[in-house]
Amino acid sequence: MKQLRRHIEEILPLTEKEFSFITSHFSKQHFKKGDYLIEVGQAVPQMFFVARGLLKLYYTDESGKDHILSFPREDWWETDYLAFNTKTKAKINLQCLEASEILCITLKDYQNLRKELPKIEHFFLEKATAGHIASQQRILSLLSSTAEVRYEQLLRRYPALLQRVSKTLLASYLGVSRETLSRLSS
Amino acid sequence: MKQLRRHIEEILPLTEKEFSFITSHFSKQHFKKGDYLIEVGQAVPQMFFVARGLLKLYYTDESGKDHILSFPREDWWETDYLAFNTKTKAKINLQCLEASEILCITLKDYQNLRKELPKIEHFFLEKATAGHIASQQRILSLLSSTAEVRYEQLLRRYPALLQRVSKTLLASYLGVSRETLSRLSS
DNA sequence: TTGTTTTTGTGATATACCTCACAGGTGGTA
DNA sequence: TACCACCTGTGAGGTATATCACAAAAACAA
Repeated sequence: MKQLRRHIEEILPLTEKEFSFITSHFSKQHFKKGDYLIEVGQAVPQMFFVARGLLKLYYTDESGKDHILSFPREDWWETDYLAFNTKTKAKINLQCLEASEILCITLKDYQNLRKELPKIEHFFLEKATAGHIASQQRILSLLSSTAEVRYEQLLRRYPALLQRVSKTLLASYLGVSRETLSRLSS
Repeated sequence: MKQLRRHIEEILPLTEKEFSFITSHFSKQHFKKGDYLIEVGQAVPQMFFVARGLLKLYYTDESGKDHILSFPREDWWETDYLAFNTKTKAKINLQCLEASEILCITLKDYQNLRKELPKIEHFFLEKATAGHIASQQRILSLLSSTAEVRYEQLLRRYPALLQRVSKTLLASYLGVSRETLSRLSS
């Protein structure tokens, strides 16, 4: 929970009381490599904050191919936002690539927290805005760059990721086949 | 401004006083077809709400090709969020495709509005979440679908757009050449 | 109206990337 | 130790889509 406090206070200073109120809405869980936090077809009662570890958020298409939306890691918020917010079934999976320590909040607690502590909405709005900017950059890069350039951008932007994620998975994030990515690297 | 009130009240009920406080932060402007709201290299002092009209938000790459990020129309919020939030120069253009009626808010007014009327952050957070979900869907569609399928999805999702936007522009939104899109249509 | 710009369709050719197939390497585990 | 799952590289061939070129149609401006 310390991690969460530091994370929120980068944007929003908190009193002890406020922080313990926030804390009371989360539950801490440990997951092993390979464990699913969200599985396609299931309900998505929770949103997750990654305190430690690494996950993949991905969609499996009709032909069985995976497409990775994100690699949530330390200090990331993630869930299937569509399913979470509309109480529908998940269309994407969220799975651990490493053993992870996760803070979980249910939709009810999320709504209640926002209602009882309105200033937390300021924090979430800042996060959402940053996320929107990042998504837009990714769309632009998919629209305008070749696989090679996208790979270079990724390396420049998230150099640490290479140490934690296989090239096969990076390929699936970049939107190229692993064979093509392999040929680019060399 | 009526438009704005109706739009906000879909999510957040307002008193007369609250609404006129909100209103006081915006200025209404009319733009002609072809006018720029944001131009690459310039500062981006404002965020925009489209009351009436149609715009394109686009990036021009090194080779001179345009890539369209969005077609902001009635009830859309748009700006170069990165440049707006960080007070840096625009990297993307925002231009009118039709004569448009726009409500503008400066960064200072935006920050002040959020500070003085915290419940408005609830509204913006809801909008930002919806935007994040939409961006994610688009990334998925770029990662997993062929140009043909992306085009069909677009038609199913935004049928009205076809009446207002040329196929050349649609191609640039979908990430295909206009020639390829033309061959798909037939 | 007439001239001008923009849009659209279509052929021919080029290319980035995909798929399939196989082999060697690496790391975990029983 | 031996096995197995996964990862990585690389060749051969196929395909979706890009690019270039041209002409007709439509929209716009004078």
